[in-house]
Amino acid sequence: MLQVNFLRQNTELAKKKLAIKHFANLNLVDEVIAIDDERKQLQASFDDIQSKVNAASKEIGGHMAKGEKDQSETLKNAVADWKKQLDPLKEKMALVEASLQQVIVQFPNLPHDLVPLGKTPEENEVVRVGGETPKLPTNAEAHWDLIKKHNLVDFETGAKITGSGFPLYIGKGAKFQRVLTQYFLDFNTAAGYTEYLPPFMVNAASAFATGQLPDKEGQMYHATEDDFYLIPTAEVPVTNVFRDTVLKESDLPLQMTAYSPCFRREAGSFGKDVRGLNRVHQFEKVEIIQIVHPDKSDEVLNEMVAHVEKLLTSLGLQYRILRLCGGDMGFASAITYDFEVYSAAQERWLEVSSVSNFQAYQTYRMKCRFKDADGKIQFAHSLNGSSLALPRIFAAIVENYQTETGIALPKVLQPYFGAENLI
RNA sequence: AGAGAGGUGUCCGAGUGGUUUAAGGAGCACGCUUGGAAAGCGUGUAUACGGCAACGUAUCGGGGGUUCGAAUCCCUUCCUCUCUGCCA
Repeated sequence: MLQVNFLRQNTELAKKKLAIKHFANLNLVDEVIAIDDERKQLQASFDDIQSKVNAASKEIGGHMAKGEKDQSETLKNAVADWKKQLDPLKEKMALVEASLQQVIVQFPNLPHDLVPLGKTPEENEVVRVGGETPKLPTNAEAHWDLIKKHNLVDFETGAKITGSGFPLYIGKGAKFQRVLTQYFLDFNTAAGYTEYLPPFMVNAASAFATGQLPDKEGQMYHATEDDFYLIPTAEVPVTNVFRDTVLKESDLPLQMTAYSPCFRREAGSFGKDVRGLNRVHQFEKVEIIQIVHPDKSDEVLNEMVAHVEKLLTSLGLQYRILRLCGGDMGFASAITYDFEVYSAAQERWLEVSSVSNFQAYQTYRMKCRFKDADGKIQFAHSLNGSSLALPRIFAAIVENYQTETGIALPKVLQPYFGAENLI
């Protein structure tokens, strides 16, 4: 959520930046300032009258104590008159505040200066390419064929149990999921992240705080009886640990990592893009999250990108890092780097991680602050990234490590799996 | 799921309609004292909104109500604890 005061003080800059995100209705900036002006005015009149009421009430108490009935009756009448003015003011304030809220949540975060112009994924900027294209055997297959052949994942039975997009992992497939999770968590905690195991359902307040509500309501599974949402990512519960808090400056940076299943309804497209493990309704992911001093978030973003890069390198996967253009970025993000892994069998890049700096957009929304050295309250910056999303890494490893006779494993995973090969 | 007890500031805790301007204690910060420390003494120590400021307003889990006036009374909701039940 953007702050009105920022828009007030940087109106033109804000409009320029919103345009980079292809936000259409720039007049909304002026509108929100006008609504805020009205809110201030109403607040001032309200406070003024309320102040008189409070003073009179106290005076009445004094008169009552002394038994001065007449004086207190006169004052009571005066208070009654003021209160009549107060009621319509209160109603109007509620309306104005609601419309202010309704307008301000429509603004996406402003893009960082580094964000390239552009509207479509083709205009994303390739920052780096690393690793080598694997040389596959002549009989190489895509992962959806391999997992079927080796009975690692059974989509049909998953569909019987629940519905399409709910994979059932079996045997070595199930174990491989566990091994990947364990390796990712170990890799993250070794770098200083604290491991969390959060609730997999959240209430509406938490979903609002990280920005899933109100915009993405239809993309989450909703348990209506208890009004809980199944999490689309561990980012939601873990970031909310620090909702409504005032931290000490010395608490920062907070570094957290968490494994969770992720539930996404996303209607999605058809064909190759969604085949096999490329897009599913339930998948596992290990997430990294940081809450940091505002001066540090640029630096921390680079550290997080380097961290994920190291992790991909350790798996021996070919990857590329994209800096997303204004039109392809998420709503709440100021700058996002996507990681894609090359699938030689599918001959395409698969997104496996997305690392973003949200600056104060989430922390303002969920009131996560810290007290600086001068005792002033500031909003912290939040960042997060996947390290990593499991199904696509599963798919990429299965495809890229396939041999004439089976499927090998990256060296770092062999001790975790207790074997040199998956198959 | 049923019955009961609770939810007050950073923490503990007092407070059942009117100097509560939330007592008292602890912690923390600064100062005095000291060779240094502890103890002692003094001062300060929530958040949001409005205001250049003085200051004003709101907040005692959340929401609503009664009243001239609510931490206190009423309704509602969430959460915690104890007992009983059920359960991996």
